[in-house]
Amino acid sequence: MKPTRTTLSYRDIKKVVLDRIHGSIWPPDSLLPTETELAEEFSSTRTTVNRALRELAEEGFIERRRKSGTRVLNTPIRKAQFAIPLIRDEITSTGATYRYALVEQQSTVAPDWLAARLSLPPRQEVIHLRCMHFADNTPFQYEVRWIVPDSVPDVNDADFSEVGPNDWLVQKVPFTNLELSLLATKADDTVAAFLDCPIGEPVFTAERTTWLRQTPVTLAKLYFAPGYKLTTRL
Amino acid sequence: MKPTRTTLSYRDIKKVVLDRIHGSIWPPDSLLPTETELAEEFSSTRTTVNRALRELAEEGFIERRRKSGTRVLNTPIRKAQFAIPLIRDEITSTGATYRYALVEQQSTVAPDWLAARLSLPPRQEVIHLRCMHFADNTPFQYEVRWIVPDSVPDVNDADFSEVGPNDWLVQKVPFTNLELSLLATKADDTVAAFLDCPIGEPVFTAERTTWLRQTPVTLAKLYFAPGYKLTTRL
DNA sequence: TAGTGGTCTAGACCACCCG
DNA sequence: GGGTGGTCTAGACCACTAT
Repeated sequence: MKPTRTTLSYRDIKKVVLDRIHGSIWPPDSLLPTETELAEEFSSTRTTVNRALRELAEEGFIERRRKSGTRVLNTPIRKAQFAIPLIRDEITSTGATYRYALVEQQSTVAPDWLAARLSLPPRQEVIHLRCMHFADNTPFQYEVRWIVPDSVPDVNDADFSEVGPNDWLVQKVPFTNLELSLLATKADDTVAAFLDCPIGEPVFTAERTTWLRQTPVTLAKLYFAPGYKLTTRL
Repeated sequence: MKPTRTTLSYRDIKKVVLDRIHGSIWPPDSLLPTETELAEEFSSTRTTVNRALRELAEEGFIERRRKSGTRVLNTPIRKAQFAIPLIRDEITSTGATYRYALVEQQSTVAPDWLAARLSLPPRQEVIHLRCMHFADNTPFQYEVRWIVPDSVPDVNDADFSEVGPNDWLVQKVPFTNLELSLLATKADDTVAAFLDCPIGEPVFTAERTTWLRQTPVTLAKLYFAPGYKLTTRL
């Protein structure tokens, strides 16, 4: 008959706190009660309240400091999170058919700009790859990639005609550090040809560099077909 | 004399586990020991081990399921996290001087595409704003924004000639939902003029929509000057 | 149904940092 | 110096899910 009396979980506490922030009960810059006080109010323990507040802080709603206490941030959510899916997943998840094609694979001496960017020794041999990713046979992404073979066992024997370099690498080499840049570039004649768009067209581009500890592993430049949009919701 | 014997923190445990994953002691797809076993190995408690593993799972290194256990992911679905700083902070943090300028502010009926996009009723009045953000007096970002005044108290009396709409809004209106899209657009004559670049130039563009619960609050299109790059490290 | 992670409790000590 | 959050312990019960 009566509503079942159950204790509040840390998720419930998060909701209540968020509601109070959004409802201006705890306006921006104001101080929240201490963990102990909240634990008492919610008939919970400090451990549980701590987890709720810790997660809200990670999500960018509040700021916590020892001694000063917990404060509501006036600039909520400063972090946008984008998943970095494998391109095959990204395409097949839309219902389209994924197809991969190798354009070129060769061993070569790292060009100067690459050596500088990855801190490679002079005349370092690298593997240079170019390939295409299609969605329903429509150009989706043109990929230009360099791999530093010293960091990647067996890469010289690898055959990238069937398996894309990213798929191959994630299976073989863990990476510890990653740098990802997003920018808009102008399609040169090569990119335009592969993406089937006019020369000079704006192209959404991602540059992705990975390291294993301090050792550079690979640099990829990913050119997305016109119309591509990277979207996230919070 | 001897190294002080201290218990492992959840951070230490995270490091050890990550090292074992990167060192292929626990290769992709393999199963980790249970929390209880790990707690024993580290002379710790299950609570502490749990926190370490939970965070590694959030960071995309492992996958946890009741009964099955904890598995190493072969595709590190690492999440790219981009800071979305206030633009003033973004500019001043580089050492440059920030300047804001209002270009236009008017009340108008929402154009059809906007009404459709935000699910507005027909002939909804909206505030239309255009403004510029400069870094050391060089064009940095051209902003086009619409605000739904129904959701924002006092916005009809607001003066955006000194304070940017984003700065104003974050102080006045909490939002609960946000959608952010990143794309590459072609500079039309207006954008080109404001960003001081050739017409047709690729422009890195962000579109940001926010809601308070289900009610749309504002839509902003942010056009960044050529050369802009959004970068993150993991 | 049994094994694994998910969460909560009650208590403790500690690290940081503001005043 | 003292107040606040940060973390750990030891134990318990529960929820999910593979078998």
